[in-house]
Amino acid sequence: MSAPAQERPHLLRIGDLARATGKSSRAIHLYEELGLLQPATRSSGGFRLYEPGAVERMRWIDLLHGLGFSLQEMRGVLENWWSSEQGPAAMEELRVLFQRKLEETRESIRRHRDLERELMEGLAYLETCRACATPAAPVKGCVHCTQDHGMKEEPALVAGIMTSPEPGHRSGRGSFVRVEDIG
Amino acid sequence: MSAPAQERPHLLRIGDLARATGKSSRAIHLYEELGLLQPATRSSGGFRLYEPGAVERMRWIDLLHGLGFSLQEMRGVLENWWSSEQGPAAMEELRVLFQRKLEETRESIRRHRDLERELMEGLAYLETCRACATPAAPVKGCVHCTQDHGMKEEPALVAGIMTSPEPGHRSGRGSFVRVEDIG
DNA sequence: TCAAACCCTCACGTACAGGTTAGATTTAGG
DNA sequence: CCTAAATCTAACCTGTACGTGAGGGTTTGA
Repeated sequence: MSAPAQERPHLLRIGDLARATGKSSRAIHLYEELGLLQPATRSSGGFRLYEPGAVERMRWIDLLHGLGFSLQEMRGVLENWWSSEQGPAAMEELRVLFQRKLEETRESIRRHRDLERELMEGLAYLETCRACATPAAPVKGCVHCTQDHGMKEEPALVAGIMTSPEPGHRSGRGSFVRVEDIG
Repeated sequence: MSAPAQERPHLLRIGDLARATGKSSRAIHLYEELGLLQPATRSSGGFRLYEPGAVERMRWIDLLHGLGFSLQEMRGVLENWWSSEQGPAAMEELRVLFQRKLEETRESIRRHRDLERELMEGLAYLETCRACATPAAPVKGCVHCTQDHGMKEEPALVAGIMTSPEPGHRSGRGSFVRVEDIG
């Protein structure tokens, strides 16, 4: 069983930290390699031992990951911070960084809302197919569907599927049609 | 100059398609390899020639990519569609799929809004550092900052940086401190 | 006819964030 | 003491979505 590291009772072993944060120990190893998190010390046998604050650091990593930071970028933030001479100046840099991320996040929200709209249009279109005039027709028929779908154009989500012919199987030289063999 | 393929005036060469969609020709090659898009034909010399509908297909790929589909998944959608016997049934499958994606998209919007809030809290906290009582202090001082930041706890974005000691450089066996050498 | 664009097919490289062995060691509990 | 569980290092594998040449053909306009 996992008895939270007895040598120093308040220290966590890697498995404890992993469970506490929902990450794998491999991930924690990786974060260490990349300079994102160091164990406070090691056991006499070499086991990593973490202070509870490591859990905060891990959450922080998760948070920044969600914001689109790469692990390298996080390392940059950390280095930048800890190598800074003046506290408030470092704070200012962070502020600028977060401000930028805030805008990116809002942009991302906008984009996702566009996608949401796109999906809703697509769904509205497909709704109408439930009352299709030719229920047993093969899909190829849909390409020339004359039914009224209640909108001027097919939504991109649906149009993109039908505008091009079905994709062939694995491509590969050898069996393509020369254009002058067609006309 | 790029004169849009003369053999059949309405056909696009790969470069035209690339420019029309903002993708690289390499990407288009890739889509073809993965069965997402086939050229309508080839020129006598082997150049890929696309119908205008290919632009729609490309946009569709982009759209689904934004929704978190992988290229393989898109291929699945396409295959599923074109191999379906009954049009409306295929439409129904699509509908279910898009419905699921719609929920995922909304979930993603929720998550991003949480991140937005997190960022705003972090920024509010850092704002107050501009009026720091000890402006010339090194960042290590911030860890024990006693200034009033107007909130009960440090926001996770800031706390995660300060709770753990600065990350060492490249980790590597050999120079860690045995726990019993400390006390 | 000729050169500048353009395109072809391999085939290997890249970045990201880990997963997955493997073989050896350490720790905790009975 | 002995064993099962946890951990250690090292090194290679995965999947995604392309990028980047190399080496050589094709188109096109002048």
